[in-house]
Amino acid sequence: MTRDTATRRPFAGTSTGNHGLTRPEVEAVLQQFGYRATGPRSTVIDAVIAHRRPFTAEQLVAEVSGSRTGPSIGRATVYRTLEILAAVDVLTRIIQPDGHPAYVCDSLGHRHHLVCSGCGTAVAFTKCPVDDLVRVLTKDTEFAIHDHLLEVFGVCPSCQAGAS
Amino acid sequence: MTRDTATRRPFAGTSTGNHGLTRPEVEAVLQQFGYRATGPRSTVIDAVIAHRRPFTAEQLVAEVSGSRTGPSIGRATVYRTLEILAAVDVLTRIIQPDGHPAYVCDSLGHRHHLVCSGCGTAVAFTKCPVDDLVRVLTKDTEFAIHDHLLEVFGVCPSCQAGAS
DNA sequence: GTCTTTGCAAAACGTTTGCATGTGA
DNA sequence: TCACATGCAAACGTTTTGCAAAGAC
Repeated sequence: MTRDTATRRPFAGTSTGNHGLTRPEVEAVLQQFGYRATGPRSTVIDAVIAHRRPFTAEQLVAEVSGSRTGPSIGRATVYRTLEILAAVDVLTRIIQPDGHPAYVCDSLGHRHHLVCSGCGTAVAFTKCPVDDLVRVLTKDTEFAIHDHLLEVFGVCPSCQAGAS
Repeated sequence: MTRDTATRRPFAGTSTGNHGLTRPEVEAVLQQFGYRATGPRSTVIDAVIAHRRPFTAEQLVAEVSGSRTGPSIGRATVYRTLEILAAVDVLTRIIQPDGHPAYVCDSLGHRHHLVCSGCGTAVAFTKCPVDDLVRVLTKDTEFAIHDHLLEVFGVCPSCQAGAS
């Protein structure tokens, strides 16, 4: 994603804490990055920040297009908006255990997620053990390492209790 | 994947080194797990072990169905065979940076991959820094952690040289 | 006024499934 | 013999694209 207007600086420490991200805040971020504030985007943002757990693009489509709160929003718009929100780091795109992508709305800075296989609850954590590994791999392989993907899957306490 | 015949014991240390896996070896593994040795499977296995880099299911389909070496093999067969090979640990299914799944043919035991964003070359490594993290997360969150996904992406030396 | 964004519908994409036929043990 | 495996084609769910109309700045 490359655009030539505006700040283009990632979200950084400018915002409030982990969750409790508000729509105006997100819209401000979008504007910083040169994206326009539109009605459909607001609706998508509202839906996004209402989620405390990972959600798929199709879930959001269902939520905002069956919407009682206004005109129905096109599938394409939802996909495009999610892509933008991920690009500006309001969302993180993760891969679920089943291989399907999902989005989580608590990513400020470098985070990973511990995802419950039962109910989908995601716990974000910042402790990233990959840095040391990257150093070793860089030295051993001479790759220029630029990214990594780390997700941890388990069963959360309440799902453990629920399952006999 | 659950079957009730035969050994059902993962590949373990029974085989030759990392790469250089041969078709008879792979077929032996399949038979250990109760799968039959068939012509189409042999063709798929040949194609699989010829790869030293991650490949997608569709790539393999193209290779074996445009085959000059015999009858064309159905898409479904390729997908089913890859799934089986992954289940018996001859292949590892990884997620590429673009989110698409791919398979790598060097996985014996617990491995991760350093994948080149330029050419797709994959280097396997066994050093897994996640164990400590799992201990910490288990204690902090009380999740029953059962799995994780770790992949590292970079640019390999020859792609670094190639790109001006 | 201009350029972005939208909604719709259609297409593309990768993958899975149903089923009649073929084949290995 | 008979369960397993195959090929085909159709179905599937997700994501992307083309385009004319609407909207933000």
